[in-house]
Amino acid sequence: MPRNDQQIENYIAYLMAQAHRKLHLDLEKSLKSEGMQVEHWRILEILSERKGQIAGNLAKIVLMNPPALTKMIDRMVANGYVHRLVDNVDQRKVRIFITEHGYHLFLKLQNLADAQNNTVNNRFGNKKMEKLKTLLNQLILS
Amino acid sequence: MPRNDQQIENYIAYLMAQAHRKLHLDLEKSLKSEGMQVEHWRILEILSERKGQIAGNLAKIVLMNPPALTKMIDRMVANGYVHRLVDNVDQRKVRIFITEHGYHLFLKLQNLADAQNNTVNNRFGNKKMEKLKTLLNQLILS
DNA sequence: CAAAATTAATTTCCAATTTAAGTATATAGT
DNA sequence: ACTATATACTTAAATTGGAAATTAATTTTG
Repeated sequence: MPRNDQQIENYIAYLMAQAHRKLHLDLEKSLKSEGMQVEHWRILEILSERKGQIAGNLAKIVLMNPPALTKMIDRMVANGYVHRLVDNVDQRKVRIFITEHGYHLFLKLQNLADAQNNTVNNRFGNKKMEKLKTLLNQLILS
Repeated sequence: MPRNDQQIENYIAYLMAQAHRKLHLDLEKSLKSEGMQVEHWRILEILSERKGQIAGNLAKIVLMNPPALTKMIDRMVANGYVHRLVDNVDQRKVRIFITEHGYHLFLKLQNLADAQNNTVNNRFGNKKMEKLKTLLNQLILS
């Protein structure tokens, strides 16, 4: 069992948290110009393509716990960005749909997210970015 | 300006969040066996080497906002894991020290963190892990 | 087919986080 | 030296998040 040589920077969990925080704060700051958070963007991004996602599945994809998603969807319904519909065949399931208003907002958020992504890409270099993405994907699936 | 090809998995911010969540939840679960959280481990890890860290600097290193750190330190003082000391030369600064009791806890948490790190390392492969760490470090510094 | 078990989403209650404001100390400029 | 500005941490108020319990629908099983 190798010792971790006493440096927190040697733990993958810490390094990942550092890198994540950097990107997350940066994106959060950008989205705040529209009064929205990272999770709003994720939700709208998913719903814009995969319409009528079931709540539980949506929670997994957008990396939220079910109770937190329920509350965020409540607020987004109140603001008219999405709406809920109970599934016809299995009435336990709740499907979430994006509205016109929500889609309009999404397009703005997408521009901000794309801008951040391009900035990071340019600053870091395309080739290294692709290598990093590949490794992250493999870690996620491992 | 390249479009992001409509897939959330293509955004580095999302991929990083996914990878981070996986590692974080896993470590969190492990530390819960001692009733502690990831941030507790980070704080004790830093204080075990770099004694008397100034609060603001500690907050940066352990990736917390100052008010959140203040309250976590309050709780850790109440439990006898750390204590505070106002800096002699600049009385605005508060230095945080680990106690004997805190160090004893730290050793247990370190074992859990090391175990996770080794598990990920073995599952993912040492060589790829080193490559990933290098890239993450470069991203953090970029 | 009825009872038990499972699945899905939500609610409740409590603890933790965030934002903004506040307090205290230190530094800079005139 | 005195006022203005900046820095460091904490506090306060409002919001959010999480764990456990709840409600409801579906599926399994004896």
